[in-house]
Amino acid sequence: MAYEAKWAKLWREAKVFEADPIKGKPKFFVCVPYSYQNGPLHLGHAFTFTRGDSYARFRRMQGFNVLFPWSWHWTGEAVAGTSERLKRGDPAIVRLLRDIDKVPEELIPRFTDPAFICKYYTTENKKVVDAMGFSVDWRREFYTTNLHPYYSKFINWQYLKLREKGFVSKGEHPVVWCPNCQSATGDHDRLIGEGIVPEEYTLVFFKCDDFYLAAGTLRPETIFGATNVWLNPDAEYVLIEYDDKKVLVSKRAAEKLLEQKHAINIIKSINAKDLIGKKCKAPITGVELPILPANFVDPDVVSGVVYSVPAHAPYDYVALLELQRSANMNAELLRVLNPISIISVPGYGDFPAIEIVKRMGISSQNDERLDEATKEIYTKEFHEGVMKDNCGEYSGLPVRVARDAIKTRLISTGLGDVMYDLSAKVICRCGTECLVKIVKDQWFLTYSNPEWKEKVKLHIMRMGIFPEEARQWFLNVVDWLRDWACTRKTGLGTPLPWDSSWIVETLSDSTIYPALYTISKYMNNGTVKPEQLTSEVFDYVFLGVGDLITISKKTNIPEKVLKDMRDEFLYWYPVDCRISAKELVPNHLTFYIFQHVALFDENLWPRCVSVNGMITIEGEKMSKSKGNMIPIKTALAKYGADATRCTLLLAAEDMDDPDWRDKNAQEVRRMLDLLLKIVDEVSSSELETNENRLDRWLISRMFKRVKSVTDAMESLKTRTACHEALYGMYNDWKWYARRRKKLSRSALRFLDTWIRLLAPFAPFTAEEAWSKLGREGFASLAKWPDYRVEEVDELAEAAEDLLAKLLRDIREIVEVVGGKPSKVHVYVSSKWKLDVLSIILNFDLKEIMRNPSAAIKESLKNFPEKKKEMPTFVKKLIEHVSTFPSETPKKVLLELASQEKGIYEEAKSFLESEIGCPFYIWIEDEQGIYDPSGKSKQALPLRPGIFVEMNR
RNA sequence: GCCGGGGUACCCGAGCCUGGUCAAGGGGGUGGGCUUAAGACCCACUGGCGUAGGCCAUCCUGGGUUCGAAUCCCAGCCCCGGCACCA
Repeated sequence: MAYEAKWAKLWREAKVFEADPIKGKPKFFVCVPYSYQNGPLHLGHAFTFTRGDSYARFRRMQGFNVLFPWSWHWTGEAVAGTSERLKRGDPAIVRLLRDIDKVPEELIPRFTDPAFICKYYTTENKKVVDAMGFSVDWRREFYTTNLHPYYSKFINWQYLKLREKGFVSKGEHPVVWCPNCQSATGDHDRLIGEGIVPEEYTLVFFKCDDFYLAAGTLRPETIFGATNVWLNPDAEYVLIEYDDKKVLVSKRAAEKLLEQKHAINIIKSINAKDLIGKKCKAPITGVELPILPANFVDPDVVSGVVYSVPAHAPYDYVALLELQRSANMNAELLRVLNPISIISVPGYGDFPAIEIVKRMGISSQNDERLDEATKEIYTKEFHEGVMKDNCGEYSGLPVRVARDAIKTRLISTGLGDVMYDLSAKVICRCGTECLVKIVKDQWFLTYSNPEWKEKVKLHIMRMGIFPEEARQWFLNVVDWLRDWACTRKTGLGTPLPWDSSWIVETLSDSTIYPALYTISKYMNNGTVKPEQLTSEVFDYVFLGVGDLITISKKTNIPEKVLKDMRDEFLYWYPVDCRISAKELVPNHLTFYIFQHVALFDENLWPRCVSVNGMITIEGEKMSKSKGNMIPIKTALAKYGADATRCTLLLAAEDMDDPDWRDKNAQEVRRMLDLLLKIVDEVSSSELETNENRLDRWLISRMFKRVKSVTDAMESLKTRTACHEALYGMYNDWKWYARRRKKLSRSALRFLDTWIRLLAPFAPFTAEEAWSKLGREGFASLAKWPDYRVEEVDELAEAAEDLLAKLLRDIREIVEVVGGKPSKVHVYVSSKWKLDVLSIILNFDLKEIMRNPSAAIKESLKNFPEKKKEMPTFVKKLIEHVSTFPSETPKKVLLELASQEKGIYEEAKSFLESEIGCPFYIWIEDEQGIYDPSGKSKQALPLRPGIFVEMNR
């Protein structure tokens, strides 16, 4: 759109969105999360950003001094990954860059430098942000990582503070690990196994000779039901030195355990067949169990050793059956191998595993349905199972309680341990199979800290959260959050201030940066140099700690500048509203609250968060791999910024996912063009100066729209707001223009307000219309219209409703009868019916709807001569009255009814042109009335009788 | 599995909290108007039946509460999203 570029330029030249503190003027700080610069901005970004910008514009027009800043996220490993893949010559990445992201061919070789990638996209994307009309104060722009030194200084300060306050700790944790790449393998780095996370198993040690068999299980409580230990006779086993014990596990398990913190030495290989038939001793119970062969035991899963609980584990039971069928089992062993029932669970007898195996007709260890059976029993017993009397001190405990207690006891007595493994195969992009590694010396943000959690939860309960449903989600996330590993070894970012072998992780460096916006312009314009930004400076600016004069001397920052930065921070902070997609609720947005709570005074904690859904394209999830990713740039070229913005806003509200449809965008484009046309038409036509009821109607409707748009925006209902501003106003306009052949000056007033209401959503079109209308200044800076209740005219509105209803009724009659109408007779009800209406309106409507007898009695008192027809008439009238909106005042209904004939008379020519034949307006009982079909008797107040003469 | 959000007409979607104004609004389709024509725009219709403005059906399914249920309660079915070292 040509006019969009024009207005973008004018805004820039007039610096309309640059915001500085103004004493006494209320401020409003709106922000959206910065986006990661590994690709072009797409419609998903655009949705959140447009909501943010529209809200910022709305507040600005309301008279707030609004700060809406922008910056770019460079921290992370993904960009580095792209570079690596490019260096390796991965053809897929070249295709992606060239075909999907439209990177110019000649620049692609330079993408081997991660910093170049970020710079490239930042430059591209900044153009897009401007073209979308986002009302950004660019003087405050920054990007992350140590490539932008003052950002790193800010991160340094933040982490030193967090550590000082005890919110950072050192520890270890399990990750999915690629032994080839020597790094953690996140979901997006995997060829196979998306969503697979390290699972915690319990190793249970069974003593055998001078070593232990380490059986892995998810269900340590079943140790009471163990009947034997299974080994796979064909698998490779090894004896290892495991801490201070000798332990037998599969060869593969030994490799896995090597990554899991233990001192491990392989002593020798063991042939499982040599152990079959031997005995071992179970921990806790001390029972002697035989070691038996089972081919379902997978040496690649956990330890490759399994103990058997045939009563409660379908696999074990089926393996047992098969063993018993095979000939060479001796009778003594079989005797021992009776299933032992240890858990009672509703819906099952003593042996759930046996029941389910029989029910499903499973007879082989290789039957795939065993997984299903296992899962069912596992779930059922975990949630509803209770330990039976034969479980020692654990008898009577729910399974879920007993499980943890037994695990703890096994570990503390040295007869068990924790082992991590993956529930399914994970293959790294490099093709190597991953395993679980316990990363040592990892730094954590201690989100598990109960006091910290509590403070965060209290704040979440108090702050503004839109939509309201998201509040509970936030609270649940806080409960669920564990310590967060906040450092990485690779990728772009800021080195951890006290240990530069680590880089602050991407989500962890993106928490309180809105604070930086309040002062970044001082760095951007060179007033303050990065190296001057010592911790004392940040302490002073953000926390008000330290002595101004001393710090100024130390850092060479003039006192006034320091003071200004402090004042400016205090002016803008806290953030009044942060707008984001809902996917950030379980991480970024919650971290954002945590970190503010940890570092700042309570009055500087975030005031409000609004979350929205995630985009789909023509009903499909948007993704690069699907090839349906739409860059903002593409939408801009097709529909322009305003149509793109409105199409997105109109697509969804609250946490619903917006669906982008090209058809909708085309339609919105037409609507915006139509608006400009209407403005042209009105400004070039002669307007009547006298005003009538229709003008009052228009203005009344207009103010109701003002109210609904304002209310919707106040609660971040951007879809409703945009819809009302665009289509709500348009519908009113259509009726007005149709009814009033000659427009009056109220048309101007209406357009003036329409443009203002639209300005947050379609700012370019609003500016264009504003200037076409001859208004001075920018629509973006125009005053937001106030709702004026005194301009609401319920009577005028009800009168138009009456006419619309009359037209509908006549059309329906014509439709049913068929043919073309030649004359329409309208009969307004007689005086006494009006009086009955007035009587009825004295009653509580709900009351007489239930039981009309009181109203009937009262009416009869006044009109005893109508004894016969009164009961039916009153009931009919009550029913009719109830179809009017309940908020219509009774006074208005009565007044309207008394003016009914006049309303039809006044609109006669309109009615005639709508239906296409002459109208005759009568009163039901007047002299000389033309009423061949007796339709006048049907007249009710506010519902005239109608007689349509038809042409054959 | 856990947590969160949903299921409304041909499609998209409001209404649900606070029961009766009710099945909004937009798209698509059909018919008509305007126009030299096309487009744009305007109007009507778009579940069924109906020779008078009406009647009946309908808001995932099945029960219940109520004079009255898309809305409140109970049970069930189905869909989508998040689930940790990843932006």
